[in-house]
Amino acid sequence: MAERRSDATRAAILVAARERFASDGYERATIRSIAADADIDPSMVMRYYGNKEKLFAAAAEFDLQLPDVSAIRAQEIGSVLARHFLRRWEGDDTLTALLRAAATNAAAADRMRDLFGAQLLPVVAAVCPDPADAPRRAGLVASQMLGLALCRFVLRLPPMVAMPAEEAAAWVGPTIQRYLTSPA
Amino acid sequence: MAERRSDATRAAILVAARERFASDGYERATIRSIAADADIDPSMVMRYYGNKEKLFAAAAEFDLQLPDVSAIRAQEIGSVLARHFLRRWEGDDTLTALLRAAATNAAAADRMRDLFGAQLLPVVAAVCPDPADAPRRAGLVASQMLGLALCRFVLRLPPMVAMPAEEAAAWVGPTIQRYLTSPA
DNA sequence: TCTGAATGCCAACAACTGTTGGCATGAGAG
DNA sequence: CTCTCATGCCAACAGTTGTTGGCATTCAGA
Repeated sequence: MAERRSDATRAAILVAARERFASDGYERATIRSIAADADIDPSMVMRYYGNKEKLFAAAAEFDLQLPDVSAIRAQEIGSVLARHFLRRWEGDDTLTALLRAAATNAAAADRMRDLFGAQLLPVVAAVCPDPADAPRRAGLVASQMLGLALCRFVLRLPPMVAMPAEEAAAWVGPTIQRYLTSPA
Repeated sequence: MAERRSDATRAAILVAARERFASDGYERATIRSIAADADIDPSMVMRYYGNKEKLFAAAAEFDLQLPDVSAIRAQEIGSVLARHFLRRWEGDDTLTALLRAAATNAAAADRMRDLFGAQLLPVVAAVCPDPADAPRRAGLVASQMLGLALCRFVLRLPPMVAMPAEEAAAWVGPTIQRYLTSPA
């Protein structure tokens, strides 16, 4: 398939959509505001993405790119994962968009649960002592990492915004480590 | 001031508002739906609370009722606080309403930061070794507790919903303890 | 019993939402 | 050049939102 002339427009819409969803959440991010950011007519958004729900689905496509844990020393997995999450979060609006939207939109919450089950869970299962514990352990890891992201990027609690990523990872790393590998 | 006949109506509106804000978030919780839940005309909501923003402010009034930490043994503060948070969250829609709304509404996020600064911070300052660390330590505590609430009550991650409160507190307690009192 | 205020409902408003259809414009193939 | 189709914009739609003013009813105090 040759490159179409509209591909640039499609991409611009996606970028604007991610920014709006990230800063405003699902309902307050309007098709009109997204289109305005992309310097485009609102009807183009509809033509290229069908409707708002599908636009969000396209904008919220995300790969955590979790590292191969078998290549990491067992004792360091917690801090490696903490650092990885923070970096992934800071470099891309998509996760913040997903988190903000998931608080009020059912489809976004679904997507979040999918991401949890399809990407985080397998990694946890590969690391933790008893695979039967994996869902609970993964849930705990998610609660700490999502809570950190919530305070830092969504609620913007001043001390968590000011804290350098390296320091945050240093605090949270041992927590993740314990949730992953602590006996019981 | 004598009890007015409208006090029951005012209270019913507040209850319905909390439920709606908790389950739908700020923008999807409409005045009309709240009024319908309270079996009342939407215009009454306006008369008694002025506008939607003030209604939310009234519905999101909340006291964490944090215990007096000086009466608790230093080593147990983490698990006591974890249990307290979970119980407080489960018995009242207000915190879920506040959390859901804070993800997309600026006033709600403000309220959340207030609650953090006015109620959690002093307790942390009274416990942690160096008072200068209090904001950061309190921020970390918030990130874990809010993350837990997010996964359990908002995103409804299956393993976190299924986990008994006592088990969740047992996992999270040591984390809180470390954020509060660990050196460095 | 009469009066005035409190309480409640109805109807409507302007603004905004997602969404749609039709019409212009441009480029590229023949 | 001509024809065609993808790309883009404009105008409008139906529905929902927060919000308002007016009218009925009910209660409390004289």
